[in-house]
Amino acid sequence: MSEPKFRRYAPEVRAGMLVEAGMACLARGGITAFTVDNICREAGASRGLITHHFGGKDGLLAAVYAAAYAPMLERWEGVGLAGLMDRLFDPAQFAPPRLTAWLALWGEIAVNPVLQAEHARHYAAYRTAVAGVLRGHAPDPETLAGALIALADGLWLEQCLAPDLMSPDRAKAACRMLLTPILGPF
Amino acid sequence: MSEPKFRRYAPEVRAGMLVEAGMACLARGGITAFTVDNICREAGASRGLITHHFGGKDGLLAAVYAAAYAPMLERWEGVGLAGLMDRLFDPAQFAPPRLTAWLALWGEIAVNPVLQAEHARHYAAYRTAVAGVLRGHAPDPETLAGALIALADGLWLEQCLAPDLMSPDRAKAACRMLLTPILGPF
DNA sequence: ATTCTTGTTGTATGGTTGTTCAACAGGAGG
DNA sequence: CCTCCTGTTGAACAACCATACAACAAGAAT
Repeated sequence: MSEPKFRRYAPEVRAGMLVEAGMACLARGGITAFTVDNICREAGASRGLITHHFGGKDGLLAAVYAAAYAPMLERWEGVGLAGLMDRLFDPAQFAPPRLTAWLALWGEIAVNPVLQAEHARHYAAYRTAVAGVLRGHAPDPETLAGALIALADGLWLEQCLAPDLMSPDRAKAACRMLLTPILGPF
Repeated sequence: MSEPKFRRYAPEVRAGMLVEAGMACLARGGITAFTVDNICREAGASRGLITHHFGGKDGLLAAVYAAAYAPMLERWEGVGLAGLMDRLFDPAQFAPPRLTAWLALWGEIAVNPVLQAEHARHYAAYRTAVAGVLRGHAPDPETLAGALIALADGLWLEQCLAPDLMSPDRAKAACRMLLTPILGPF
């Protein structure tokens, strides 16, 4: 008869909902829009929940960052050069809203020591994975991995800030232009 | 006898002081630290001045952005390939604090329409300048300019977020590694 | 010395922020 | 049906935010 006033979720489920809501806020309005009010409204929950599940806003931000990085660290087995390009420019991963969220996160990493430590770990793992794909195709896979990741980040940055001048296809082409002389055709 | 309570400056001078203070706050704490209180304390002025000189905080932010871009758009006459590298990785321009400020600005551009428009203009000019240097050395200078700027941005991003793994020298080396096969030795 | 222009101050205001915490209620286990 | 655990709520709080604006004073002109 009477509607329940709220629904109870398992802690991990609710935590996931809040992380997703936080990411959405980040994507919509940058770090400025990453507020308790916005996030809880987005998640359809009440203000107290962020503190309850993450100990505070910073805890949620760290969780959001980890969640953003997670898909980039999985499933690297058997990936070749072509697959690497697909991953670097995966439209699902790097669609504009998600990119905006990344930009906001970058801006915070530079300033927040907790995020900085977390970033160092994740980035090192990511770079190792990329270098692993490159191994055997280039003389210095480690350096090349760093350069390649930088190139991909920069291209996505361009697309995010000036969408008229950069697109996923153009980014891929630019990337190929720089890589083919070193790696050969792929 | 009695000390003057404040000093008067010409509007452009005071505006410059506020812009510099704003940049310092951005560098120290990201966009979160870009507050009227912080900026005015940094500039040694009172709260009312930002509104008075820039019409509000957003006006100051736009001015800070323009000021950050300005040195990148000047003095491009007679710059060659080696000079281009020096400019892309100029330590004065891309020292860590300034990079942090850039990260914060990027995060706002993605979200603030006014900054976005300003960025489109400045970035196009910057890219044209870089392409001008590249003209004659590569088949498609426009595309290469985009890729090169992206690479430089990405490398500086890496240095900013994970200083242990990237340095200006290493960045320059990585850049050369990708460029030499296309441009020849320089 | 006096006047006048104008850059500067600082309080007042209304809104938003993150966190706390006691009361509440969903819903599984009995 | 009842009990109890625990996820959830929302008001209360103090701190902070950007802006407006009337009073103020620096310093050039006279």
